Amino acid sequence: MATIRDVAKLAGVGIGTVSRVLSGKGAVSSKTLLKVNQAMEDLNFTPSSAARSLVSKKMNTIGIWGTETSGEINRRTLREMEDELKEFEIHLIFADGELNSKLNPNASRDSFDSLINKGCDGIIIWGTDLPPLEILQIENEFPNIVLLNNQIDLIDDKCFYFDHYQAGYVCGQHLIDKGHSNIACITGWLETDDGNQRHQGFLDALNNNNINISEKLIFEGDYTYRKGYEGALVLLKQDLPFTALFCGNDQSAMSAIAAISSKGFNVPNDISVIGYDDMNIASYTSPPLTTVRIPFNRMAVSATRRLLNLCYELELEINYDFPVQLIERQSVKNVG
Amino acid sequence: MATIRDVAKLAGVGIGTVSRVLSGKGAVSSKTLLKVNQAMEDLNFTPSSAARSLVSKKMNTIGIWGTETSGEINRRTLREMEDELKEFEIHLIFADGELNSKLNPNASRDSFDSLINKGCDGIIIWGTDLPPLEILQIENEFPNIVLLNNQIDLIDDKCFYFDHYQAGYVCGQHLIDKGHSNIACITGWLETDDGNQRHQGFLDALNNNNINISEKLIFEGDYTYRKGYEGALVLLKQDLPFTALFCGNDQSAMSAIAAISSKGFNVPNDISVIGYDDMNIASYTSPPLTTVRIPFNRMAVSATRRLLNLCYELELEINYDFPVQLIERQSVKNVG
DNA sequence: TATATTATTGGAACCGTTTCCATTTTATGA
DNA sequence: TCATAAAATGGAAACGGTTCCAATAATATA
Repeated sequence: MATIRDVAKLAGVGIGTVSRVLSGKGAVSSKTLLKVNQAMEDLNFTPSSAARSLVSKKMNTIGIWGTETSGEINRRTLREMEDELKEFEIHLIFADGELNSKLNPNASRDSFDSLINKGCDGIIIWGTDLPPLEILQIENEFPNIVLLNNQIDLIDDKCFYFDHYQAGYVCGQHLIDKGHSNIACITGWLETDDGNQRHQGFLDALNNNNINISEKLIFEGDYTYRKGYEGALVLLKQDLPFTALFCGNDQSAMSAIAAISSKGFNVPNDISVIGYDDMNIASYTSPPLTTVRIPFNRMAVSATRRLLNLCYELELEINYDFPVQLIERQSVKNVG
Repeated sequence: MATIRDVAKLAGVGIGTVSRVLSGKGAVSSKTLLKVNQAMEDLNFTPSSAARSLVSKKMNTIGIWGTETSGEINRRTLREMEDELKEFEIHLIFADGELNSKLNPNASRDSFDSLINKGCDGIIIWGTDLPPLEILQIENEFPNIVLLNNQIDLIDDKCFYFDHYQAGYVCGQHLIDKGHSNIACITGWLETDDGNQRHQGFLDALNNNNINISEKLIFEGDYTYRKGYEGALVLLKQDLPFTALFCGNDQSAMSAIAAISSKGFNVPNDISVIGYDDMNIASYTSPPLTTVRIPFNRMAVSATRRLLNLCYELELEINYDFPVQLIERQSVKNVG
C-alpha cells in the first residue's frame, strides 16, 4: 500500500505538498498538482483512514443503536439515512441491542458501549430501550447523541419523535366518523412509550365521543404477526360483537385480517380493520389496509442531520414536526 | 481523552508495560497489573481504535455491500451476522448500492469503493449487482471478499448460494403432486440469476411431467408487491383458466392472493398459490402460505464466518450446503 | 556466594496522516 | 534593477497506539 511519502518521492515533492493536494486546501502550483496527481494514480494511492482519524480525531463514522432496527419500515429508513451520510463520506455502523433488552439490559449496554469504544463520532439511539436517566448520564460525557423515537425533556432538541397520541386519536376518530360504535382493539406493545401513547390517544377519541369500549375487547399485543393473529381470535371468541378493530401496527392488522377471514368473517363487510404505520405492503393486502402513515423516514433523516450538525459543525436544516396522515383504503367500511 | 502515556505516568510504569496489560500478552507482575488497572480506571482510559488500526493495519470492521439488503428477511439476517461478529469485536458497515444498480452502475461502484477506501478488512458482496468479471478483478487486488447469493466458479470457495433451480423444481413438482395441471406463474426478477434459476427449475418440473404452460400464463414480475398484484390481475384476464399459481417470492404471492380475492375468487378453493422464501408473515396471511423455505440466515452466517477466517486467520467452521424445505400450509389445495 | 536463567520492565522507533512554520520561489511595483 | 509582497514548498512534530530489544530484577542452580 503506497503512502504519502511514496507519492511525494515519485512526484519529486515534499509530503506537505502531497497533503495539500489531497485536501485541496493551501496553494499548489498547477504543474505540481499535475505531477502529484499522476504519481497518486501510478501508485494507486489511497490515504489511510486510520492515520487520518488518528490526527483529525474524527472517525467519520456514526453509530446506530437500538432494538427497533428490524422490520421492513425500519430497513427502508436506514437506507435513507445512509443517503444523507454519503454526501459527507460518513459511514454507518450498527449495533443492535439484544432483542429483549428489558430482559438483558447488560448485553444491550455492552453493545452500546462497543460503539463508543469503536470511536464513533456520534450515535443515534433508536427507541426507548435505555432508561432516561442513563441516557442523560451518557449525554453528559458523550454529547454527540440523538434520540429517535424517544423523548426526554432536558435534551428535547436532540429528540425526534412523533405524536403517537395524536395518531392513535386519529384512528379512533376515523372509526367513529365511519359510524362504528362497537370497537375492539389489539394494542401495540404497551411496555413501550409509543405503544402506550397510541393506545391512549385511541381510547381518548372513544371517550370524547362517549363511546364505551369493554375491557374484554382490548387485547394486549406486541406488534408481532403472531399476537395479531392470536388477538383477533381471542376477541372473536368474546360474546361481545364489534364492527371495527384498531390495531397497534400494520403487521398485527394484517394477521388479524387473516384470523378474521379464517373464521369466515369478511373484512370490511363484517368487521372493519384499521392499521398503523403504512408499511409498503399495506396497499396490497386483501383488502388494502386503511392505516395512518407515520413519516418515519423524514424523521430519521432529520435526526441524522441533527447528529451531523453536532459532530461536524454543520448547519443542515432540520425539522422537529412530523404530522401524521390518515390513508384511507378499503379495510374500513362506512356503517352510517 | 487519556492516552497510554497518561496511564503509564499515573501508574509509575513505562508505556510498554501498559500496552502489555492492555493486550494481556507478555509478562506483567501482579502488583504492576493492579497499579495499571487502577490508573486506567481513574483516568477512564479507552484505547484509541484509530491508533490501533494504524499500527495493526486492521480496522476490525467489515463492510457489506449490495442492493438486496432491504426487505424483512434480509434485515433479520443482518442481525444474525452481527451476532457472529460481536464475539470478535468486529463491526459491520453498510453501503447499499443504488436501488437500481443496473441503471446506475457508477453510483453502485462508488459506494462499493467507499467501503474499500474506508479500510474495511473484508467485504461481503450481497447479490449479483456487479458483473462477474468486475468481481474477479476486485478479488485479485482485494482478496478479502465473500459473495452472498452469487456464484462464480473461479472463486467458488468464497461463494455462498442456494440451489434455486432445485427450489423452483420443488415448487413445480408440489403443484403437480397436488393434482394441478393448469398452472400459471408470476416470475421473480428475471434480470437476476436467482430469479432465472428458480423459474427454470419450475419450468423443468412441468416439462418432466409433460405438463404444458402457455406463454400467456407466465407473467414477468420483479419480486415487488406491486408486480404480484398486477400480475395476478393480468393472468386472471387471460381466457385460459388455471388452478394453481407459482410466485417467485412470498411478497408477490401475498399481493397476488390479494388481487385474486379482490376479483371474487377464493384461495385455495378456486386457485392455489405457492410462494417462495418463507417470510415471517407467511404463517399469517389468509390463507397461510405454502412456500419453500430458504435458509438464508444459515447461509449468511457461513459467509460471514468465511470472511472472518479470511481476514483474521481464524478457522471457524463453515458450511456450503443449504438444503431447501417445502413448507405446506393452506394456500395449495389438493385437486386430486 | 557467585553465576546462569528467567521474569519483568522501560522506552525508542514506527505506523501514515495533518499541521504549522521556516524557507525558497515567483510576481509586482517603483 | 532591486526591494517587497505573495505564492509555493519542504519537512519536523504530533496524533496514540504496538513492537521489539536492551536493561534490570528476581529466582534457580552449583
